[in-house]
Amino acid sequence: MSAGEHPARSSYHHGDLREALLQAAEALLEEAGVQGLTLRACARRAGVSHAAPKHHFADASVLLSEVAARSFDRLTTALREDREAKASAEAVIIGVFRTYVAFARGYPSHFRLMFRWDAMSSDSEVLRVAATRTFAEMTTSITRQRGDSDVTAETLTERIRERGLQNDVILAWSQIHGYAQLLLEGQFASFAESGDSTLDAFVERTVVENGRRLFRVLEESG
Amino acid sequence: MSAGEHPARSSYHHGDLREALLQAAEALLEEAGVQGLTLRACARRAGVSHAAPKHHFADASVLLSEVAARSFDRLTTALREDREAKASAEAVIIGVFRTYVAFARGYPSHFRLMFRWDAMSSDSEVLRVAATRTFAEMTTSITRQRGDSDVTAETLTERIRERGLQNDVILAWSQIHGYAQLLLEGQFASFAESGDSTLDAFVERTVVENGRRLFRVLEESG
DNA sequence: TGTACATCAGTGAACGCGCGTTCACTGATGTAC
DNA sequence: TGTACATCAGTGAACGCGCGTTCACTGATGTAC
Repeated sequence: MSAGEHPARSSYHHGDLREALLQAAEALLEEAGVQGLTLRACARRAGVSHAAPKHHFADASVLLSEVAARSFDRLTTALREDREAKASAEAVIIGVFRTYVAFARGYPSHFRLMFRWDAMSSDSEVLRVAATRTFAEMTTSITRQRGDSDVTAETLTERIRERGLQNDVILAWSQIHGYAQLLLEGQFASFAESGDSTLDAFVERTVVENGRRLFRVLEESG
Repeated sequence: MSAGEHPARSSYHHGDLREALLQAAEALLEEAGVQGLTLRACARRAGVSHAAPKHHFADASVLLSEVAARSFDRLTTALREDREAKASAEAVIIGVFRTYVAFARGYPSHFRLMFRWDAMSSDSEVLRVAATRTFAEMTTSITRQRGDSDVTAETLTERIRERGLQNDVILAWSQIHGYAQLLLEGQFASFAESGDSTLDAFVERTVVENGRRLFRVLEESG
């Protein structure tokens, strides 16, 4: 009940079906992936008739957009908290790397969804805003500029370009994202097996080593 | 007819339905993505009854595995040809970057499929071999070691580990793959719009710049 | 304080869709003799 | 060289499935008076 699953309703109306559907969608996403997330499945999980979701979400893609937006928010928060806890610039970079990868490993289906714009509603404002916030937070760590969480994507990229930091951002983001993606799809499996005792150990070691190298590259250019 | 689409057969039997289905699958993949690739759709496109594919592919995931294997082969060839045409070590690294990204842009759905192991048959030997070949080819360029195209994934990673090149490979692959992935999902759109005249120009510029930086990082450690 | 009514979230039956699967069949090909 | 037969790729009708969508409905809530 605490997670809002199959609540034994006393009333005809649900109370907060919209929220219940979002929670059902998050659970389904991790259990069955994007494929398994249908409006009917969400309705079942929320303990409601299959036509009910139409009153809150026109489409599965709209629901997915909101789920992805929440995921971006969660990642943004994790990144900011880690950054604020770090003293040195190098520790911040390694921290971004570690946090990003930990998020991908902790919520693999959410992570995959966040970069599958084809599966989501293209004109979702909440999603656009949430993604931009994550991007702004990463930029803050990478470029060591003061963050501005309510900036639009356009002014943010314009600001980055003016200060000649475009390549730093692209390079850092590419490296971190690529690592997370390849790790998630099991491409590093043979590496991990041939050396470290556990996958956790492999990840921690390579994240720190590559994070250090990334930091040095960013230093050189700055 | 040249692409094997809707051939007006004279005979009751197709002749080479297996090949025709693979070509239909490749075309459908780029047109409709992984979602749109069903056995029935492939049969339709090959001009054959919907039950016919069962004689060649037990499952859509098996068909997808073979398509992905072909994609890996195509990428491997492109990477090798580019490498053999380059003189300097730096040109080779930039070439890998450019070729990898060009492939992702040229065949976006194929590229996405190649890293979606959940959609494919997990025990496909052709796929495993093809993916390892691509990986070996990239390793050759990144580490400047002589390539061995028929090595297994296990011995390849073991060899890399022994020579202390694991981090170079992980770093380079992560950066290149991450760039391709983020570019494909439109994450660099605002960057490209705010500066360069065309997306092609943006890609070429940033690939060269980041390729140079990647080369320098690899130099330092070696 | 009570009554009438509008509103709207949730119901459940019905429909059409495309999918994978099954199965008796048909027709082409190759092989044994 | 010809005939009988096994083999197997491809057919087409049928089935069940889960999905999204529609629609007349039901029941709870809030508001006007």
